[in-house]
Amino acid sequence: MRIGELSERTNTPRRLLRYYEEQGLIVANRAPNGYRDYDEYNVDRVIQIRGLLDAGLPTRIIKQILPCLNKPRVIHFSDATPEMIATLEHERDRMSQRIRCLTRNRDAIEEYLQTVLENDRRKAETETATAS
Amino acid sequence: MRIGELSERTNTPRRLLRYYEEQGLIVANRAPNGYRDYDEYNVDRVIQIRGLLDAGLPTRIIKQILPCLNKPRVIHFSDATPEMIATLEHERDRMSQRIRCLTRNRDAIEEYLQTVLENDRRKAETETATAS
DNA sequence: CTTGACCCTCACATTTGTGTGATGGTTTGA
DNA sequence: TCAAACCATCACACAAATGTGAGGGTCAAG
Repeated sequence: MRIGELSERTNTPRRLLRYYEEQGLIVANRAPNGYRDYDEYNVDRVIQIRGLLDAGLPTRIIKQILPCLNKPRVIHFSDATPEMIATLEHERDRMSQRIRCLTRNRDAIEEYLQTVLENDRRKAETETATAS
Repeated sequence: MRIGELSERTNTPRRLLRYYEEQGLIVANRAPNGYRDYDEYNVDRVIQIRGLLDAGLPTRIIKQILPCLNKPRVIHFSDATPEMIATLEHERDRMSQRIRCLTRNRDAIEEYLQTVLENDRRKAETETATAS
């Protein structure tokens, strides 16, 4: 597919698809006329990239961890240098931290919303009772 | 406490503490000489702010959700405008999305690490066996 | 063959969170 | 009293992700 379709299906500006390619996050084949030609799997990949970016990971790190996230992970062992493993462990820990932080705060928001909504409900009931 | 102590205890450059204040995320009293004077609770608050920033939330949003995260949430009901509630629900959902994305990817990294480490272990055993 | 809808590259701009340093006031201890 | 270690404001700089648009090809439909 061409960049327009990938853009639509991932809800991502073309500009950013080119940017991700420049950063080495995705790869595009080229049609004879120079147009980018994307394989189907890039749809999921781009969505994944955007999710990670939105969760605070910079492209530099995403680039490093992406290769480990594909199914046939049994294949590449040679590229697992000690530094790479250290990086992965570190990023895994940072992600766990983020998850804890987000969870804690989301639950607080949820609790707040519950309280407020419940209060609204009570207020509505009281008003109905008064009106009738 | 003054800015230096808060900086040390939160592991945050002074520059950023001033920035967070400028963005309305924290408030500082002023000593007669103009020095910022922070209350104790700002330590936790700053740590929380940094966590959220690291998880991809911009200061604008953090500012909006912070007021809902303090214990005496029973107090403020009046400030719960419908738009505010909508914002909170929206951000809560976005945070859940981030959590799912991070969890999925962290688990994938973990699985990869397990595979690689196990393989290393096996290789080490084989070599030992061969050597002896 | 032209028009409209694609695509390309290049380049400059903006926002956000940070880094860094200049310039200068306050406080504390030798 | 003077130096060191704080603090203040201000301002310029920077990286990363993203916006925007100019200038110019390609291609299919009318």
